[in-house]
Amino acid sequence: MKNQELASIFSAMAAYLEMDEIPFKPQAYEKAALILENLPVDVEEIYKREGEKGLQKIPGIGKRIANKIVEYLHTGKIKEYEKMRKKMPVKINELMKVEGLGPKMIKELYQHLKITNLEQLEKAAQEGKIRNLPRFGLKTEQNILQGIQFVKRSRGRFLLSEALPLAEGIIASLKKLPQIDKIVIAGSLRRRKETIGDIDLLATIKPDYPQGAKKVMNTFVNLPGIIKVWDYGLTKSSVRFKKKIDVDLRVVKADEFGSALQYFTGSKEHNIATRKIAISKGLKLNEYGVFRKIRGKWKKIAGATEEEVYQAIGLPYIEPELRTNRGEIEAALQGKLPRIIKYNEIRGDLHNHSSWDGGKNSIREMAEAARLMGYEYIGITDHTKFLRIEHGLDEKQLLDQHKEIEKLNAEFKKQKINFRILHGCEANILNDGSLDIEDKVLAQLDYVIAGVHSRFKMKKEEMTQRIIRAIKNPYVKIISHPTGRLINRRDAYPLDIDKILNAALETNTALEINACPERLDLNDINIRKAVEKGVKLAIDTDSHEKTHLQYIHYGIAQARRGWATPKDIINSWPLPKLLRFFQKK
DNA sequence: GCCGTTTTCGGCCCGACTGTTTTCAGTCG
Repeated sequence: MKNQELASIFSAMAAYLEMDEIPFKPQAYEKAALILENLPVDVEEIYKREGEKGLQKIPGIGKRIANKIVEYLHTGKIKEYEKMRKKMPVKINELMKVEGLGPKMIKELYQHLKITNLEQLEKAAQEGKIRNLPRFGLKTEQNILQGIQFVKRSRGRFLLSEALPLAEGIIASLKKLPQIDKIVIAGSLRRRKETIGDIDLLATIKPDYPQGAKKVMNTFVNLPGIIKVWDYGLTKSSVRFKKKIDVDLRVVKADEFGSALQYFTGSKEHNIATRKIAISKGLKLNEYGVFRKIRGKWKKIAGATEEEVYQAIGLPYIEPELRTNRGEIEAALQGKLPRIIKYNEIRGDLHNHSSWDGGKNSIREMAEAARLMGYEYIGITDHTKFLRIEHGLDEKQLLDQHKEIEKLNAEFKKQKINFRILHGCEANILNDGSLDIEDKVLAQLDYVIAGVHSRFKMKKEEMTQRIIRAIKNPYVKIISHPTGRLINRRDAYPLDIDKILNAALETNTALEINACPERLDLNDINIRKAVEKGVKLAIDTDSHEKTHLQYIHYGIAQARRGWATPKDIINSWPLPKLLRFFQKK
């Protein structure tokens, strides 16, 4: 797919245009980039099928950009972009990743210090050269250094949402081969860690294809999108895809599949612990199986499935998301593993935006999509007025929206459809912890979500008190993305999480597990703390369009990694129970 | 450069926050 390459070129062009203060064009290019990035179909396919006119049908792509796409598909280059790069040969997308660095500052840095990439930027900052530039200062220099640390730390770590679709795509392609018996995801991706270093896949070959591995590996290393083949062998091949994601494929024997999967799923710490348990029982566990010493010789006693591997060393099956050696082994030994929430146990999504606040879909469309997912309810929680930029709703608009929702619910009732739209809002927690909507209006909604969307850089105690005050508001039932972190981009704001959890527990307020792959907030550690205290949680997608509803599984994975059970997750409950919870406050 | 229930021109999300200033530019969402 050329979509990603084009997206990154257009995004760079937007930055170049921004440098020259050209009005409006940057936004157009930025929008085109964003659309291409998220386009589920290959632009090349569209072009082959429908030509340039077909490209122009994509919203956000007009005549000129369609023309540039065609130029790229034919020549692999866009002349105008090459010209821009020649004029200022900086790695714009790399530098833009540094939080706080934008086109204008990059331009200054290039013109004064000839900085073109991250390494040079770091060196200049370390040598104190940046603080002397006009309109830069010591603080900016320090922020840049901190930003670089973030980029570096995240380099080579991919979001779950980047790695998982790629892995699933590869599996879908290889599954078509008749030689493939099983092929599954292993590694940190299987454990659904929030960031992934590389993708590990594990396969077995059908017994009737003795030469099958050759065919499978050959297909694998020739998949579209591969930019480098590191290794090519019959049991292990390793390749790099675009975006620099590395993928390993291993082919193992059918009777070693379980032990290999256990081994390659990790975590490393979990594996060390399981091997120790095996040793303590006179057994040996490795990727080839579980072995017992009989008359001086190791004899294999398990290996085909993970279940039998765990059983052989005296443990119940442990879900991959729990395999971190943070207590799951001990719990397993005592028969106290939690019955963590399953991927199909969510009954509704409580944090969603509609076209009323600039979301892509109407309330009706969001509801229909939720119904198609088998949900029993959906909560519409548009932004409120403080977030003018997000078209936040004021009191009157909220009341108008309430009427529309009542109408839709009446319609469902009339058609005997067992589905309900709940009306909420995502109110803003202002600096002092008050909300930006009057209580008497909040009182008319089914529930209120409150979240911090401004002033992230508060002192820990101040921020904690700010959120606790919002928790104490009687209408606030859920706190959205409670720590404000953006994975690989922004740290959580400093927060006394124990105080927050205590306040939530005392007031019957739920905390959100935001399923948006860049947020996944709360994280696993905090979820587990919440679960241990008995604080209730809501897994929400924070959808701004109906397709985002599908991201719920990222949030469920996070909940599972935090040991959450259905009794902890309020939106796994039937509607009456959920409403009772809301009323308890 | 894109778009159109104000369609082929004239709009285009705009306020908060930060760090630099001493009135504002740049970035973010």
